[in-house]
Amino acid sequence: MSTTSTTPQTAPRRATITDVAREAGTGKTSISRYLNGEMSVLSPDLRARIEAAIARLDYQPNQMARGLKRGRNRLIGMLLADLTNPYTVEVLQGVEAACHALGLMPLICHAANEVEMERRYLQLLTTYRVEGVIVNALGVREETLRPVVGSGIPAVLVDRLVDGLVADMVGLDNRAAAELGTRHLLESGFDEIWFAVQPFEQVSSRQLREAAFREAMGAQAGQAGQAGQVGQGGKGRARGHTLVLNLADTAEVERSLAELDRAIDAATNAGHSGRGGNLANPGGAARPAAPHSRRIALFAANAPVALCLALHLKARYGADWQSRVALLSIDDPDWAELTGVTTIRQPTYEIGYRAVEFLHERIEGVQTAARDCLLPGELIVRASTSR
Amino acid sequence: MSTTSTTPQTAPRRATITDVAREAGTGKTSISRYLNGEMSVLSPDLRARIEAAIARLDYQPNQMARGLKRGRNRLIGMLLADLTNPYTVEVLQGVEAACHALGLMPLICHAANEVEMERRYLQLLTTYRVEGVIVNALGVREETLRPVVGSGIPAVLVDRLVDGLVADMVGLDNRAAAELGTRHLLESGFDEIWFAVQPFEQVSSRQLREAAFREAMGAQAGQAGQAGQVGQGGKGRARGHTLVLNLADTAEVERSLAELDRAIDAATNAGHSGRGGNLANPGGAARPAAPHSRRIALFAANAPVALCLALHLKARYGADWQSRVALLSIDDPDWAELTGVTTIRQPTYEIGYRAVEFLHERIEGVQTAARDCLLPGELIVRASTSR
DNA sequence: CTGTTAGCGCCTTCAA
DNA sequence: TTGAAGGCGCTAACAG
Repeated sequence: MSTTSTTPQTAPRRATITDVAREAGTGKTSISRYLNGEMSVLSPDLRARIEAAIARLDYQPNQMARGLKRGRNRLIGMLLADLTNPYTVEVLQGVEAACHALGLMPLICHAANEVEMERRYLQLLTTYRVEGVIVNALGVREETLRPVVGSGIPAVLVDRLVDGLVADMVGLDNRAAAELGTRHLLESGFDEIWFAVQPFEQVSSRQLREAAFREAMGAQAGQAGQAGQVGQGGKGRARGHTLVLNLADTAEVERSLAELDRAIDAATNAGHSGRGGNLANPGGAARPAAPHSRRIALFAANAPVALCLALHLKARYGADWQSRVALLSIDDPDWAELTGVTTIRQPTYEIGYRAVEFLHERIEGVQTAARDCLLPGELIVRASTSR
Repeated sequence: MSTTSTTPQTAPRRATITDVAREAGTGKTSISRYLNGEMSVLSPDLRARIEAAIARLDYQPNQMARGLKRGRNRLIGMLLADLTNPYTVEVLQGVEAACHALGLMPLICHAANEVEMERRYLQLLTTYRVEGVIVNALGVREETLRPVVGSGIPAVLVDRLVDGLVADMVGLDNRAAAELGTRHLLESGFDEIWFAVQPFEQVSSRQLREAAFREAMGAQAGQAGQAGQVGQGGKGRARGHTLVLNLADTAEVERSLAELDRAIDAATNAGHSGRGGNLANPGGAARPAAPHSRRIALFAANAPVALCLALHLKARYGADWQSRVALLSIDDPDWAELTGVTTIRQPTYEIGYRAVEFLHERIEGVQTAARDCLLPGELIVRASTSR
């Protein structure tokens, strides 16, 4: 397996269409025609000679040159806000597949959560004359997209909208998903639900999820008679809270989590005194919350938030943290199954695939009004929320 | 936040260098010079006019055209075997960063574990005249890389070698890492260690890890007197096994896991009767293995394998599976911290970064013999292997 | 300092 | 059926 034989090769300069023409004893035009599949206009003889010449020279047409000439290079840009989020990677798979199927070549750009990067990449893509871009935007101002959209390059948005920009967009049906999750939690009899989400003023998907959560919490009265009494499990109306977790700022996160801790301790009648709460449970055996405490559940707006919560809870309450708090998350990272966390899986692959299809249509000149494609999430109930 | 105002734009045709020249009342050459930073040869006046013209026309040079002319387009290919593996994504981050720093633009290609895809992408990259490629190879035959390397395009390998190909490569110091892990397990007093790895005949990194594991197991006698007696913890010599897990084939995986189950049951004196073993422990309370049983540990060659093992064990022995078996994994996925699994973290970001640096040097013409850059892994001990 | 002249590799009329 | 000529947007000698 070690690197052994050397690889002696000719290598100097790639053959060009001119070389092939000479080798085949004909003109460049015929070669070009051959390359473009205009076989009907080539005598069997010439065609054979061309074929041979191409093989002999190991010729491969230069996409750049073709692109320069015909004005389309089959390149599309794909701008990703955060590759660290499993969601992103999954969408990417769908994008790759669709591109492959449609003869497109995706230029992947990773903004790594930096608005400045995003701006630069967009500008760079423009420079490569991509035929279109798929954007999982970070910056939400239309202005950032101006260089590309302003140039008439079609764009399709993924997961979130961009303020002031009219464009196709494909993503999760956030309202339905958040409602689905909230309902599940209510029906499972939780008395207190915390919706944890990253700062959401700027990101439409987060905003929609949060709003739908609050709405669903508000609607529970309608389902179970009048407010204050006879909830799902015969208890009263469940309480809902929104917890903002700015993952980019550790200090802020600390503060938010502290607030959550207080709530959990209160609901759980345990009175943990700050840190090291898990030391209070040395036996290691599972100890369910006290019988008369309120059942509390966390609803994470996405996987990164869920992970942050889980890590914190584990650190605070020990490996058995799930006996104290239930966790439901939008997104279905691979560790969800492992830890028994309930999730709402997004059809990520399809989202990516559809995005490329939309873009392709636009590139081909489709002029219809901006379209929205909202795909449903799938609730996957696991131990965390079912006893 | 909803899409509101429309975005009226000129859009028709991008301005070209000729347009700018006309607008600035000068020739194309001066514009070109300006674009290439040859400011010293431009009168302040002309320069100002050019600047203005460029701004007015919102001109952006066409990279394709430049590339065509000067023979270099700043594009490099990045071929990924499997984006599903967190390792890959992490390496990608380093690659992106380095590219950005060096003014390169990475074309990301995802082979999705299909050799045919890999072949096609390689050929496609060639067609776009990338200046170099970074390859996390799937197919290990040099022949696959022939179209690119044969064309004199520099390549650098990541994580694994390609049989018969001489090229720079950067990755983990596999021997050291596997040895580090094995030693840790031995020192922690495990009596039986299973090294789980995907089929490794074809992948150099897996092969090296497995070999180093066996070697380290063999070496324990030297550390603790003679074979058979006085092991690390006063017990006898620990036994080592290799378990091949072909993740691409569910049936095969089932079979391998069954073998593992038998071993665990035996070592653990539990005599689980096949499936549903977890039902035998209904109380839900943690029940450590019987006092006189042998302590058994699993050493996963990478994160996907570790996840497969963990999921299986959890399904079979319940949430408390870690009290029966310890798990150590090369790679440090985000769920490791959450589940308390011990890991050996690879310097993934740096691997990606170094790969690009190597490639860049080659592109710039460096001719030295093929280099290997082996970076060390970092052992992160967690609950799984420490009581 | 500045402009003119050739192409880079390919496609596309337009004639033959 | 075939080929010659011109040009895509840009750079790189050469003159002025």
